[in-house]
Amino acid sequence: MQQEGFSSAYTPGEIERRWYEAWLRHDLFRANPDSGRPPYSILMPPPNVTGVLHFGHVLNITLQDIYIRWHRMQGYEVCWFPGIDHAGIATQVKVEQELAAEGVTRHQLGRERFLERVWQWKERYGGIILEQMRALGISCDWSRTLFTMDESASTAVREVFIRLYDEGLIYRGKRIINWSPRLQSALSDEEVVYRPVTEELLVLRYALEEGGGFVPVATVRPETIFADVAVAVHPDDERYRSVVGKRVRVPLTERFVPVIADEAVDPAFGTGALKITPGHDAVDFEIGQRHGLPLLVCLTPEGRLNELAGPFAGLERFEARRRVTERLQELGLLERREPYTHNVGFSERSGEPVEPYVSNQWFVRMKPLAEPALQVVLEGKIRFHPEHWVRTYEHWMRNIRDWCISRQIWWGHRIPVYYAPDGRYTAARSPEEARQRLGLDPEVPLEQDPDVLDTWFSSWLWPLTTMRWLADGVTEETPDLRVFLPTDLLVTAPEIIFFWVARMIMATLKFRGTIPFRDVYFTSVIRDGYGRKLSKSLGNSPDPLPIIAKYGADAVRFTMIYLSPLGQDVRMTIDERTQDIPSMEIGRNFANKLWNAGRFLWLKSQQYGVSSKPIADEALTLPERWIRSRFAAALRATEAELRHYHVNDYARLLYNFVWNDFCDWYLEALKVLLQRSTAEEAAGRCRFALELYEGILRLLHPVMPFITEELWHLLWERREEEFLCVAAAATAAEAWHSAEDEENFSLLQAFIGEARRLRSLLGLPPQECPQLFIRAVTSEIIQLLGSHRWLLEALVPCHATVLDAHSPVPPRALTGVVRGTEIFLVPSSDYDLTTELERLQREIARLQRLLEETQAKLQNPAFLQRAPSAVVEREREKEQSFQQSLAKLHERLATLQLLSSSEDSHA
RNA sequence: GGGCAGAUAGCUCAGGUGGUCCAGAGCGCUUGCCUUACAAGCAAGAGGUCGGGAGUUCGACUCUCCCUCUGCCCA
Repeated sequence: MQQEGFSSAYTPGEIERRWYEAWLRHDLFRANPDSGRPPYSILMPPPNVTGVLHFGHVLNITLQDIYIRWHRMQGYEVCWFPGIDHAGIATQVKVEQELAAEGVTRHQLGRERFLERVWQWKERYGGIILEQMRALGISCDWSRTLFTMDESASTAVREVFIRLYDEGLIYRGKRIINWSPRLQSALSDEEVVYRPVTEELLVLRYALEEGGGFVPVATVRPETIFADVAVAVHPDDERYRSVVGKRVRVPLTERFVPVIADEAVDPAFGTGALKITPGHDAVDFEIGQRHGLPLLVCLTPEGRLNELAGPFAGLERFEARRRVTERLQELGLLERREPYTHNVGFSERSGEPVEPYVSNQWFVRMKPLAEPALQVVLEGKIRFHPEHWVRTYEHWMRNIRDWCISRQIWWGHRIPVYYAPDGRYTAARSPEEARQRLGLDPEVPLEQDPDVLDTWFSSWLWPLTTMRWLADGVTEETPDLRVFLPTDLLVTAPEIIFFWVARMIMATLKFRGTIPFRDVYFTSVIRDGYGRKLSKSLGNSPDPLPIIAKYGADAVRFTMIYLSPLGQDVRMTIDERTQDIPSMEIGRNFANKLWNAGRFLWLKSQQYGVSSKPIADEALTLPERWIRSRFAAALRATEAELRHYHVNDYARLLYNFVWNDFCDWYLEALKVLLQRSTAEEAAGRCRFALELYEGILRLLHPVMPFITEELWHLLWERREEEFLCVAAAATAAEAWHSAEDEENFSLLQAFIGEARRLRSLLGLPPQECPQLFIRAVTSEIIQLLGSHRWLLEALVPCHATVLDAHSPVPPRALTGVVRGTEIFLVPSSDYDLTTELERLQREIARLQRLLEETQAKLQNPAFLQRAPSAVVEREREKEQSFQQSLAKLHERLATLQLLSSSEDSHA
C-alpha cells in the first residue's frame, strides 16, 4: 500500500482512524443471519446513556471484541449487538441538575415537558460512550444498536408486564420498601449500599399499664415511637416472662401496646426488649404481620414526622430524633444511652440514609422464575467463568425475594396499569383496552399509574429486545432470534450478576424457553495502585481517551488483557496528577517491537527479494525449523487459552513468543543466515519469514486489530478491499512440530547463554571476538555444535572451536559447563584470574549443595521405597550430572590455582 | 452476621491434577552497549526462608486445618 511510510517507531493515531473508517466503509461488522455459516453472537452490556468511558469498559469491551474477532476469523457468522440503557434514575438526576441550574424543578415543568427535556438531553449527550468505544476499534454491528427506550423495546416491555400481570406473577402490594426521601422514590435492594455508622443506642422506659415498673426497650430510632404497636421479647427470655401479654405505655403518647414474644428477637441485643414499629422497619413489618398487629406510619414521604407525633409533627427525621431524645430525658424516660455502631443503608444514587417505608408498589414474584434459572446454571447449560460465581448465584437464587419494579420517577417505561374511579385497576395496552377489561363504558375516565418501571425491567429483556422480539407487540419470531439466540458469550462485571445476569436468564427462559447465553465471563475489577476501585470522585479514574491517544488503542487493549487474569482483580498504578497509567508501556513497547520486526522483514525483503514460494523444507536450517515448530505450539496454546477464557495467558504467550523466540532468536539467526545464503535461498528464506510473520499477525489481530491490519497491508501487495479483519485465522501443519529440533535448538541456546555470561564477565566491547573452545563429550554434540558454529560465533559473539573430550585447552580461560560439556572463553592477557577463581569456588559450592540434597534423598530408604521409580531415576541422573560437573570444575580450579600462583611468582 | 476471593522478588503478577530444571515474567535497580528492525532497544547481573503455625506425605509454593491481614458480594 504505502511502504515508504515504514517509520522506525510505531505511530498509532492516524493508522487507527484510517482502518476503523475503512472497516466501517466496507461494512465488515454487519451480521447476516441468512449466510448459512455457524453463528457466534454476543450481547454488549448496554452502557448507561449518562455514561462516559472508563477503564472497566475498556477491559470489558476489549474482551468481547477479542472473541468476536477471533470467531470472525474462524469463519463464523458473527453478530455483536450494541446498545444503550436509558438508566432511569441516573438520567433523571442529571437532567434535574441541569434544570436546577436554571432554577426550575421538574414539578414546575410538568411531566410532559420534563420528558421532552430528557429526550433532548438524550439526543445531545446520549451515546457519547458508544462514540468513545469506537476509539478502541470494537467490531460490533452498529446497524443493530438498540436504546432501551426505543419504540420496539418499550413495546416488548409493556407486553411482558401485561403477560406477567395476567399470570399473577406481577402484583401490587403494601410492602416495606427502601424509600429515598430525597429522590421521593422507592429503591430496589440493590440500589442500597450499607455502611457502618455510629449512632446512639437508647434504652427507653415503657411503663407497665398496671403500674409497678417499666420495660426497658433498646432502640436507635426514638423518633419512630409514635408508630410503635408492640414491644417484643424472645419467648425463652426469663427476664420478661412475667410481662408478656401485659400492656405498656408508649412514651410521649397516651397509647398502650401489648408485650409480645417472638423468636425473631435477639435476647442478647440491647435489653432484649424491642419496640415493634411495622411501618418503619422491615423485620418489625414481618413480626407485625405474624401477630396481626396494626400498621402505623409516623413519617411523611419527605422524611418528616406527621400528625401522629403531636407536637413534634413537621420535624425532619434526624432533627426529630434529637428533640425526641431530649424530651425523653427531661421526662426521665431515658434510662441510658451508649454509642452503637451498626450498618445503615444509604441510597446509592442520592447518598442519604434510606427510610424503610410502607407503600404501594409493584412486585414480580420471583420464586417461580428463579427455580428454572438456577437449574440451567447448576446443570452447566450456562457456564460461569470463573466458576466460583456459581455458588454466589445459587445462594442468591435460593434466597430470592420478590422484585420491587415500580419507581416514583418520570423517566422510564410507564407502568401500563389503569385505575378506575371505583378503585379497580388492570394492566392494559391502552385506556380503551383497560375499560374493556374492566367492563366500563368508553366515557369513564381512567387514570394511569404515575410510576415507571425499574430500569432493569427493560434490561432483563435485552437478549430478546435486541433481536426484535415483540418489536411490534405481536411478532415472536425473527431471523436474529432464530439464528443468534442463545448467544455464545456474555462479558460483564460481577457486581451485576443479580441485577442483570440472573434476571436475563429468568426472562429468556420464561418467554422464549431457552437460555440467553452459554458462557458468562465475569471481568476483573480494575483498581488503582492502592487497591481502590476506580471512581471519579476519588480522582483515580482516568479518561481512557487521552491514554489511547498517547499509547495507541492496540497498546491499551493489549495491556488491559495482559494484566487481567480470569477471576482476579487488576491493579494499575495511576498517576493522579497527570492521570497517566505507566503500565500501558507494556502494550506500547510490544506494539513497537512487533512493528519493528515487520520493518526488519520489510528491509530484508527489499535487500534480498522475496520469492514466490518459501524455501524448500530440505533447505531449512535448524533455527527456521525451530521457529516454525514454536509457532505451531504457540498457535495451539493460544487457541486453548482463548477457549478456556484465559485471555491474559493468550496475551502473555504471544508476547513471549514474538519477543523472545521470534525476535531475540529467530530474527537474530536470520541476519546471519541470509548472509550465508545464495541469492535464491535468501529470497526463499525471506518468503518463509514473511509467511511466519503473517501467521503472527493473524494470531494477534483479535487483541491488536489496528497495527496488525496495517502491517498486513504494508508487507504484502494487498488490494484495497482485502482485510485481515475478515481473513482466515492462522494455521499450522502437523509436520511443523518437531521435538528434536526444539531440543537441539534449546541446547544451542544454552551454550550461547553460557558463553555470553562468560563474555560479559570480561566486559568486552561488542566488536571484540574472544576465542571460545568447547570440549564436547558426545559425538552428537560435536556434530550439532560443529554445524552451527556460525550461529554461536554470531550470537555470542566469539571465534568458536569445537574439540573432542581429550583435547587440551588454553590454561588461561573462563570456564562454564553446559549439560556436562565444558566451554572455555579465552580472555586477553591482562585479565585478573582471581575473579575467575572466586567465581569457580562459588559455583562449586552451589553444585555441592545440590549434590548433597540429592544424595540425602537417595540415602533415605523411605524415598527409595515409596517414590515412583521415575522420580528416583531422575534423582540418580541428577546426582551423576552434579558429580560430573563438579569433577570438571575442581579440575579447572586446580589448573587455575597453579597458574595464578605461578603468575604471582613471576610478578 | 452469611458467602467468596486473595496473601510468591522493591512494585504488578505467572506458577491445572504435590517431586522437572537450588521458584518465573514485566517494570524498577546495577553493569556494559546507539551491535546490519527496534534505546519504546540489546546483552549480562543482583534481588524471594513462596503471610504465620500445625498436619497429611518418602517429599508441599502446590493438599487439609487453624490464625493473621487485604479485598469483594450479600444481609
